[in-house]
Amino acid sequence: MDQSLKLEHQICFQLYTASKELTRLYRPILAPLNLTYSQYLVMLVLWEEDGIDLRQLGSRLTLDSGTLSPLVKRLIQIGYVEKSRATDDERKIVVRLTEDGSALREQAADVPLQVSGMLNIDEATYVAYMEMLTDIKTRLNDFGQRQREQ
Amino acid sequence: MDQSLKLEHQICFQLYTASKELTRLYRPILAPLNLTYSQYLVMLVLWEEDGIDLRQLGSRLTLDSGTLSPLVKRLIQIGYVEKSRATDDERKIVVRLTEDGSALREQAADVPLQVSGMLNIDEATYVAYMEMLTDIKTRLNDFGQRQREQ
DNA sequence: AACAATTAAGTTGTGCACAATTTAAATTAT
DNA sequence: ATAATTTAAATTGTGCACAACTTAATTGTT
Repeated sequence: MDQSLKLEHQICFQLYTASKELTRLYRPILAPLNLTYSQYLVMLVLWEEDGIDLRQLGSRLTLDSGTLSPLVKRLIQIGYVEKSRATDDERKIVVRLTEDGSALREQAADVPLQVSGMLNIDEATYVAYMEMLTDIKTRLNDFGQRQREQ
Repeated sequence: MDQSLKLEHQICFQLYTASKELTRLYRPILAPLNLTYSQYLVMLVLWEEDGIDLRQLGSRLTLDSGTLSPLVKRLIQIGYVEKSRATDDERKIVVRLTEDGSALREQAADVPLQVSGMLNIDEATYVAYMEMLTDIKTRLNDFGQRQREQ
């Protein structure tokens, strides 16, 4: 690893710009669905498991209530989700898809295909890249673990 | 590539969280330098080439004036940089390191080492990851190119 | 049962990130 | 030379992202 202070040699910078540029790619694709990128991520979680509470949602996306509360409020205004208190635990807020929110899933079904088409990437490379990214996250988590233990 | 709508199978999500988590790792390291992550990136550029204008700075970091103008204003308030109009082109704003800003470079010199230590990553893996990220960015750029041409 | 500690959301404040617009300087075209 | 176009920054407005704090519900302890 490059120990110099050269911008281009820092993995953090490459990650940061790659992430920003990939997000930029999504913007025009998501605009017809009336979703921002972050809102799209929330919808992905809800399409997988509807009716989870805010805390679970946040742990899937590594977002805290300071980000999620206003974000979900906007999704409610758009009309894709609604929220209610959990009956078993009055602290918890359960987020549920509305009919519009469920229906949107069909419209969003080809987003991944569009994106990978734009990236022009083959299956093997895609898988390899996914493994690298999860490995980076594992290393970051491992460090966090070590920190908490000592 | 996975064409489903499963969150964990989307490369965009892995990139997005990896970037966020790596940035989180920098926060405690940069706090003693009185810098946010984005401000640190600006300083990296200036330590490489001092006295460039805002436009060049923005193109290195893929940031527009809407982000950079207030960001540089904060760096001025901290006292790390100063700005002045370019003599040859009165539209351009030249950003220059102050003495404090230059001196900070010594303090920041071991940031990359600290980070790679935390990541606990060997040279070969690091290089492979860097190549993956630049490749993703190349693919994104290639798509942008194709778009502009047609 | 009563009190302390923990947990879930929400709120406030700061700092990006970016689209869209504005202002002024420089360049190009006529 | 003057008008039209382009370019560089700044500004405005929206939406994250997160730290720090508040409020209310739940759990644990004595």
